[in-house]
Amino acid sequence: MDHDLPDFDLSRFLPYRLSVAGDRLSAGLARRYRAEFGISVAEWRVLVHVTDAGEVSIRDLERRVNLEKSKASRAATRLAQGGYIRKAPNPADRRLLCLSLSEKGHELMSRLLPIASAYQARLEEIIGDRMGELEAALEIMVTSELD
Amino acid sequence: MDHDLPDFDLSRFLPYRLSVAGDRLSAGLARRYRAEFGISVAEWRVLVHVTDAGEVSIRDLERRVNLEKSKASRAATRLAQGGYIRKAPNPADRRLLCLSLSEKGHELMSRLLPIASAYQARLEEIIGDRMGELEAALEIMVTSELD
DNA sequence: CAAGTTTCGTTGCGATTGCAATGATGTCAA
DNA sequence: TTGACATCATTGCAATCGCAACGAAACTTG
Repeated sequence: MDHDLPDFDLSRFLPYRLSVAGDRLSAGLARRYRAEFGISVAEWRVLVHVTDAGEVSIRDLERRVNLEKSKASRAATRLAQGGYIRKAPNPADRRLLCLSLSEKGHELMSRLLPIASAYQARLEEIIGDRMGELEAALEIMVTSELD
Repeated sequence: MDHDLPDFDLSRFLPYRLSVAGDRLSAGLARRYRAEFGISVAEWRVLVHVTDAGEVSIRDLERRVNLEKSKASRAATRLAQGGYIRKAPNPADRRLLCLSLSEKGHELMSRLLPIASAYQARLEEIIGDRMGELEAALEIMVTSELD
């Protein structure tokens, strides 16, 4: 061969590192939510947004909690089938859906939220005073133009 | 209803933030690799590891670049079909595979690596002096016991 | 009001995923 | 040496994925 390739260290490559760290952080909680409550990550995001926004559409979910619309649609369908949310057309604009938390969903969230909060607290404890810079860096990564 | 749910801010929830940031960082590069070279993220990881480790097995890939073994196996199969890597049994232990970069793979990497390096440089520039703390935080997240 | 355009949610479909099962090979202890 | 156990890669399968296509509803413009 003519000449060698430039050195490249995947373990320092930011897209890779973020992906690995993200998967790891999600994995533990996701497994538990799945095993104990039968809830997926997508469903969890829908629940959180419905819980604090009240009445939301699929489009809201896509924009606010980063769920591709077909994924949001299917997660909402599953949650409605499980009785955790209600699914109604928005009377003011019948293209839109109006998702809202049911009593059963409220109950579920009263169990899910403390677990998530405790997990977050644990992460903050582990990360310590690097948290500020970490959040700043994450903020930059999701808001900057990348290409 | 009896009482309200505790406040919970998904946009500050670390598993969520990492996931969103990671997806975003990967997306741009992944799209380009896919469109210009027909290479997926899994295939990219295999190529990088084969490039700098020389002769690797599926198990190596699983451990070193975080690829679940069936994913690694299928990525390797596609790369071999494309002629980018060679796939041979390891003579010293015939359970193991011995993947190595072909000439065509070498050529491909000579085009892929500069793009990745430039992307990394751009990210480091954007993140600036927060980089040190960011890396420290990422390191902690992937090494700490979480549950 | 009518025709064309945009927005929204769902669904079809091929591709990908993760997990468990399998078969092949190696290791180890008796 | 043999039989039990461990390790490795592949594959079958059901579930999930993302994208494009679609129909319904709501704007826009003339």
